Amino acid sequence: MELRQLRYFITLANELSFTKAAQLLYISQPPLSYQIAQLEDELGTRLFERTSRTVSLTESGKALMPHAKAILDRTEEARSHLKRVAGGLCGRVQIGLAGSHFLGPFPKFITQWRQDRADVEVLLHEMQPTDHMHALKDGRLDLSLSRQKVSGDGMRTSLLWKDPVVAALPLVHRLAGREKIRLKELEADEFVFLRLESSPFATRSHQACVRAGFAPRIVQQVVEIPAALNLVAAGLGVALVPASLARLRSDSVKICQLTHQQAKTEQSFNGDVYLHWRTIESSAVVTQFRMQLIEWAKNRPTA
Amino acid sequence: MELRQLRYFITLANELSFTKAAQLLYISQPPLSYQIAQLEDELGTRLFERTSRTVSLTESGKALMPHAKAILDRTEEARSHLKRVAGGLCGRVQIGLAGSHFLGPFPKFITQWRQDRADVEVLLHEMQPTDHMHALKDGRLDLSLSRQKVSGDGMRTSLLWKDPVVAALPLVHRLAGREKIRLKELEADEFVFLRLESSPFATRSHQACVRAGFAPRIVQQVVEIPAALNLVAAGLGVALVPASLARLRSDSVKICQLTHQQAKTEQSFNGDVYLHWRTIESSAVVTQFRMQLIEWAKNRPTA
DNA sequence: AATGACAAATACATATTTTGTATTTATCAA
DNA sequence: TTGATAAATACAAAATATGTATTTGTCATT
Repeated sequence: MELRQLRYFITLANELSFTKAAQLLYISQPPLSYQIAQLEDELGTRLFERTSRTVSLTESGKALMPHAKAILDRTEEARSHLKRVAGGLCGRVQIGLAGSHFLGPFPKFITQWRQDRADVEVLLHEMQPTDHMHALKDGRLDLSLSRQKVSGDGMRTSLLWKDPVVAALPLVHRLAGREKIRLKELEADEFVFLRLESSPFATRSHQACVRAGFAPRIVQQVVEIPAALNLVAAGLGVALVPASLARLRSDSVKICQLTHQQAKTEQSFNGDVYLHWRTIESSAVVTQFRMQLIEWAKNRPTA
Repeated sequence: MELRQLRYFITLANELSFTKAAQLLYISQPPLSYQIAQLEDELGTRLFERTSRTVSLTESGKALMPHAKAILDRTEEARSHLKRVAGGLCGRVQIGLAGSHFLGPFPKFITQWRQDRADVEVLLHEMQPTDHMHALKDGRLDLSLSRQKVSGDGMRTSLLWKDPVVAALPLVHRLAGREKIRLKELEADEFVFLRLESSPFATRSHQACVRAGFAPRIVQQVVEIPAALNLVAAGLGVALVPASLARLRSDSVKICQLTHQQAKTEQSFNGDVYLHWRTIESSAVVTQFRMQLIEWAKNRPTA
């Protein structure tokens, strides 16, 4: 049984004339007779009762009709479904990110991108950045948003937006009047840090202090950056945080840019946000999401 | 798109190896590569991601899977459905008959025949025998059971069972002691008849009387034969009825065989039951029903 | 009854598609 | 680097589908 035969069968069943049906099918009459005969042979039953004058469906033919129609309909469904999948209008995008990205520009992009893409599932997985690479490789994630610029085998990376590290100081801090400070000036301060084990960003911040010539005195560790800002606002200490997040609390903490050499020369000490993805990507929706996110990030009005 | 390609696709999707899948399909590897490529071209999207070492489904491929499976499943369904239809295990038999046949051997056959044929619909249409031929021709009926031996264009007929006409007399009738009588002996009696217009059987009975040399005095017309028997039992008059129906009331009416010449020479004056059908019949279930009914009627223990 | 018109089947050649063999290319593992 | 493995490619062979010409059978007309 082949789809061609079912197509021929349906046309013939509608026309009940080999000659007419063959015309509609843009073939000559004998091939149509032949293909119908083939189908009948294979199914082991006549589908049409023919005299040299009339053609009519047998019971078997009548019984085949709904099946044949359903089968051809399903092929059309498959075709259009695949078109949507291939066109990126259908599917799933699994994105790994840290909770902090919910506070940045990223949610705005998702909202905008999902317009007219009702059948696309965008799943955001809040997880440790350290797990992203592994999850990307084994397919649990399609994209990763993180503040690390890692490069692995079969992985690619693109900078989405810059996000320099700034110092967040209590409003009453002795340096609160300054626009810019050097990291070294905070040598004597107590620091609120992210948990060093779970945050590469915290680790890099710590290393930056060390390179600036001092070991930061950590008065409190937290898991989320907003928590750190709350503690700074409460006067517990100072913190090094990405500018975009600090800005959220600009009413209750003082933000100072850092003018140390590291910010220029050492790429790793900043909060810049990178997108990671597999080099080999089979999903159109993921590819589209990635490319449009990068494009959007490039042109977006810097908030 | 062709079913072959979908079959190949599913096997390959299961095996994720062109070489292995080709073996399972009993073809060599290049044709499989070719057919998959064809399918991909036509659908406008890659279905498999291949390296020279591994094969995996793309998103499109994953999306196609359920469709392909459903399509092939449906072809199997169609195949098995057609097998049932062609084997006479599925379908509909429309039978025209008079109400009197419900009292004869026919219901027993239907009950027996429908064993193990749950998907066969046997529809009994109680209708005037005069309409049978027309209904057979235009497809409202597949078979007709009647006491007429008609022959029309494209129609065939077979005697199912003999059913001689007998005289039903009140138990107190003057001839009630006799086993056999001649029709002429009822010349002076009053008759209960079926309505002459609607019953060819009644018409033939009437003609038989005329040929026997008298015009029957009709005291009452009825529509159903059992009603005639009830009136005979009540002593209203005598009636000419098929033996099988008279037997149903053998306790309250006297049954006398008729020994007139007509019963032998003139075939038309009896209650014999005939089956009628179209010469051209496309339905296996109808053909089967017909042939088995005739066979059963031939061999059945004469009731 | 004979004839012409028409529609499906058949015969056979042609075109297309599918498959197989041999080979190439690319990757992994030793 | 080599050998093994698996998919792709090139090309020939086989199978299948189609087209042309013709036959067969039925209907409608004469």
